[in-house]
Amino acid sequence: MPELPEVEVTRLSFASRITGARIQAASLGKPLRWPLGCPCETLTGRTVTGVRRRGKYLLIDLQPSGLLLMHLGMSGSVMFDTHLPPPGRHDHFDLVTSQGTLRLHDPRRFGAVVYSADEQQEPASKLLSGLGVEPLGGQFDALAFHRALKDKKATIKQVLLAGQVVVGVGNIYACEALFMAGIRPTLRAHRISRPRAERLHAAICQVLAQAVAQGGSTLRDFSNAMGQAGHFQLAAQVYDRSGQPCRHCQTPIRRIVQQQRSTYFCPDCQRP
DNA sequence: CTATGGACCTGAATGC
DNA sequence: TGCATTCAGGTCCATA
Repeated sequence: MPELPEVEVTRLSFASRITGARIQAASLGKPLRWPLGCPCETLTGRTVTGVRRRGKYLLIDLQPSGLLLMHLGMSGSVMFDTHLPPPGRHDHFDLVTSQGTLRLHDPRRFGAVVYSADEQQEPASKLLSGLGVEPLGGQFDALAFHRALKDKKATIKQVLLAGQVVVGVGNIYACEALFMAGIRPTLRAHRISRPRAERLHAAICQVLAQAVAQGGSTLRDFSNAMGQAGHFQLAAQVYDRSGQPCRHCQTPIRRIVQQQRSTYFCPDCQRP
């Protein structure tokens, strides 16, 4: 589920409520993608000073030191409340604080919670290094984007998903942004002209911002930390619409496979 | 270095 | 009804 919009919506739904809280306990369920990296007791007594986001990672800052990196993988979601039921079979991390319990629910367990003493040190540095620019942070520049694409021989869809140029764009929003920009997903990135790169840049900004505003996409069971579903999937132009008429020109939407992932596009609106 | 394919894991939907 | 196959929002790693 979680691409940048879902992670950001999650962050917005609990950041202010957990900030300032003192950690009273932490507990783990089944193993996640990576080990926590410290004993749970290490977290007890620390204070949460804020929640940031980098790409698809949530960064939970702690005082007097340390941070937790949380990733939602493919099926993760978070709940934060003063009263939560006992952990279920897919609840794999609880952070009990003075202001409520933060819980990671993740059936497939591709997600992770990792402790790092410092953002500049491992494991945080390793996980965060190599990430591209934040698309909604004001640092995302259209001409720099075009220059970065010039160095990439892979298809534009792959380049967007790889996250080395720009972070946060996953399978849904890559398809949607390429549709908005009228670009065929199979086009090699270095062949994209400056005007088309500028259009794609704008499309990425627009689709991500719109998705955040709509609470993200809920395909199966995503919800924010208050249990509310997103609605962007209803506005999708191409994602998961194989065979259905393009909302713009009525041509049937096509599904292809790139890098073992489904790609959806309109063969008429999106030109090579 | 790039490109590709497999790995991780569970559940829902589909097909016979 | 039962069982096998396919697919799903991500990303790391081994191999060529």
